[in-house]
Amino acid sequence: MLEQNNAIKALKLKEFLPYRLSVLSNRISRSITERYEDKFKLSTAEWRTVAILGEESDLSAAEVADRAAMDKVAISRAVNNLILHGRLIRDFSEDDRRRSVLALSDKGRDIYQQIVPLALSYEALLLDELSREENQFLDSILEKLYQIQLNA
Amino acid sequence: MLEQNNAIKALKLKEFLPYRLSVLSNRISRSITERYEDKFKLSTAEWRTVAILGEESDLSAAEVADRAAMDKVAISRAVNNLILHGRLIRDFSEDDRRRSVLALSDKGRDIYQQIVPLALSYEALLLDELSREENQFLDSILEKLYQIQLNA
DNA sequence: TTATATTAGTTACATATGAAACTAATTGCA
DNA sequence: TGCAATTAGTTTCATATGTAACTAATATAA
Repeated sequence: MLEQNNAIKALKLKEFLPYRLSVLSNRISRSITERYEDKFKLSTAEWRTVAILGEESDLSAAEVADRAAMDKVAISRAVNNLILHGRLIRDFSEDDRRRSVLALSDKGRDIYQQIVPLALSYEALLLDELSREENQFLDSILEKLYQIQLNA
Repeated sequence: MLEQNNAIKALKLKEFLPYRLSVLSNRISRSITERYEDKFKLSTAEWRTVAILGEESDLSAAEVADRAAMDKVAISRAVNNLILHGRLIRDFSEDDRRRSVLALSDKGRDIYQQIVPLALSYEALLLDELSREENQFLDSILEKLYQIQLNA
């Protein structure tokens, strides 16, 4: 029987991996954002910047961008916004005065500490429903897909 | 030993499922887009609209939005853009003249038929590197996470 | 009927994002 | 030295996106 579209093989959007990943990822992101948006109003880039500087201080904007997997423009804006709201402190390197040296302010750290448990509890909500085996597979499959995609 | 941030449990962004999904999904989407952007210049919403109407014709904008998992504004814009470029034909329902009845034009179908193999071959590139077992787990885990997220 | 509520889709506005051009500081090398 | 190339970060501009307000058609029910 002929396909409706004459393509050799059909594309079923609902079964298409990139589509499924995108829908799932967007919904999860939105759910997390909903948990703190009223309180903090953080964009994705701001959220990630806070998360990264909470883990490791005194990074440059480029280092934050690298760890956040976002481009430098997004991070530049996020950083400036966070500074504007007193959530971040920026110094400049003695060695290279183009390089910024970023750290959370007390206010920023306070936000970080409120956000982390929310984020982790949402993650746990998802992962707790998976078996140990599924958890292990999920971890290794995501890593594998990530590597493949890097080389593709 | 105390955590740097005094949080009970630390958040490691690189291990955080929502972050990993988001990075992976964005990179895959970008890779696919790169494969046809010069030729077709389709936004995500336009791409999905074409994919959906290639599978099934004569849907309303709301039905496309539902299947695309995107909001009606995005689809409205995508539809109008596609019509503007002669890739889509819009009629209106006899029964309810608010409802559009959308279908790919010959030009749209031509694009669809060029895009499908590109998309599927990219997907295959990823999936072929996974074992049969990993493929099955991936499928069921994504489905499970999606359901959990729906109910959360 | 006719007023009211609902629905399909669009428009307006505010904000987000990405690419490319730009500024300023630093490095490399003739 | 000093000039070209590189690098960190910002700005600009063109587009994309989401929320809310809107228009027009339909359904409901007094």
